[in-house]
Amino acid sequence: MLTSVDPDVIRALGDPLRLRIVTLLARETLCTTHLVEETGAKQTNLSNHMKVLREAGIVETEPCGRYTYYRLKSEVLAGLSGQFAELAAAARTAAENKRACP
Amino acid sequence: MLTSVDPDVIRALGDPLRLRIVTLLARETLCTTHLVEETGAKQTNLSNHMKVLREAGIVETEPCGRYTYYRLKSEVLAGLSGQFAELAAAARTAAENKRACP
DNA sequence: CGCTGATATCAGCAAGTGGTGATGTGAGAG
DNA sequence: CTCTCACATCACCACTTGCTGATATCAGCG
Repeated sequence: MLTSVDPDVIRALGDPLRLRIVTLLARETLCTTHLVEETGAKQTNLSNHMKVLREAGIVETEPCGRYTYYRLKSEVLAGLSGQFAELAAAARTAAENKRACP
Repeated sequence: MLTSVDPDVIRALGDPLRLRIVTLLARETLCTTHLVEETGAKQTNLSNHMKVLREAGIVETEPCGRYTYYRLKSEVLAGLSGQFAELAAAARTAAENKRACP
């Protein structure tokens, strides 16, 4: 069956800055301070984006002293990958399944 | 290398209605009339969403008489799948790459 | 405890986005 | 040719969303 992709997760990844954050986090686990340096965004702004990513279930927080580290949940990304792969596979065969004009 | 995912493509897929359209198109090639029936959306609204999907390079149009059929570009979805797979793979090893607190 | 630095939250504003009705365009039927 | 139907575009409104400054919270240090 075509597992339905969760629009909220995709939505969260649709923002350029958040996508950049995800790409950074795919390389190393970072805390907010690092992300502020790397992206040049204001702390407030970044905290908002992290909240979106957190609520979408894309990242997990890990407190470390007075720093909070963000870690990517690779299962979520892997799930997305699989769902898009399914869609792509289905799309390859859909070209012949053309429904007749009404 | 981590191929950077195109935010515009993801953005286009982030809307619930568009995601539903894509899921429908993954099964069969349909024209706007069919999509209006299936989704219950107004024709104008649907036309707008199809424009977004078209400009994001996710679908192709194929005129057939006075009907226009929409076909999913499976390569794009496959590309997304691959890029998310890369991100997921990188994220799996990123847990140990924790940058020191500043 | 009081201070400092790291984060999160809140309020407000500007810009982007989706939905809808009116209208334009173009192909096929009569 | 004219009418109809499929589809696209335009104009407008409502809502959402991102960004920012101000403020709250909370951990560690002296």
